[in-house]
Amino acid sequence: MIQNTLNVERSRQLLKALADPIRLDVIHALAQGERCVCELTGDLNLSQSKLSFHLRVLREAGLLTDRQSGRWIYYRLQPDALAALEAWLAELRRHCSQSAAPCPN
Amino acid sequence: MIQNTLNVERSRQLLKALADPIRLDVIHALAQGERCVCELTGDLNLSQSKLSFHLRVLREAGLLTDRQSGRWIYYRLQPDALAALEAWLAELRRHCSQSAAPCPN
DNA sequence: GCAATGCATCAATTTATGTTGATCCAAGCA
DNA sequence: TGCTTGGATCAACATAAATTGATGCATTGC
Repeated sequence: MIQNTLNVERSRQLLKALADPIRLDVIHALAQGERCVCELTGDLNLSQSKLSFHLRVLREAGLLTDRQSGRWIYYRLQPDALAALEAWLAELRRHCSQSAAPCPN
Repeated sequence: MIQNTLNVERSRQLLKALADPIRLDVIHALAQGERCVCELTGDLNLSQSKLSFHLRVLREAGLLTDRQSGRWIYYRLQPDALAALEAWLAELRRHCSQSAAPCPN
């Protein structure tokens, strides 16, 4: 399901979620597929609560989803969220490119 | 001149710069064309130093450029920066969409 | 039922970002 | 030259976000 345009709030939330090096690492780690939290702590060498904090930010922004299986929780990417942000950016740029000529003074 | 792909640092800088309501207001205000700082303070109803702070963030991220004319300083958008960020996002998404199937357990 | 494991969450602290008012500097006008 | 105006910058403060270690809660294995 593709959202056409995000509202400003959601876009800012996505931008902020992505503007962090640890969270980008998480995203790259998940690019290879679903992973449980304990695998991620190992791969990324992060403390459990620190990772949990960043996973929450990403999840609340809509960039990740999680599912529980037994006592593990698996996280996976939601690439739609990236697509939606891209669309929002494109829209913003379209709006901006009308930019008038410089003032003559 | 179009940059093909940004490095992670610059991308994060752009994401962070955009993830702020005041700075998005500034961008929208400039979408209508070049404006000097004093016009912007009026349009956006911001204190001079506050606006100056946010202009600097946007400028350092490459989203704005400025030029001086007499005692005014005019700011304008640099839509290339948005395009570059879009491209970077698209690349990231491409990378993420290979996402493997969920683990069977 | 009891112990262990995986993870979320919380309170306390640290660090990063934003805000305010003051000061400074350059440009133009008298 | 002195006065005013536009804007950057700085230091002090306020607020928000990240980190840490502790605690709690399911789930599973014994």
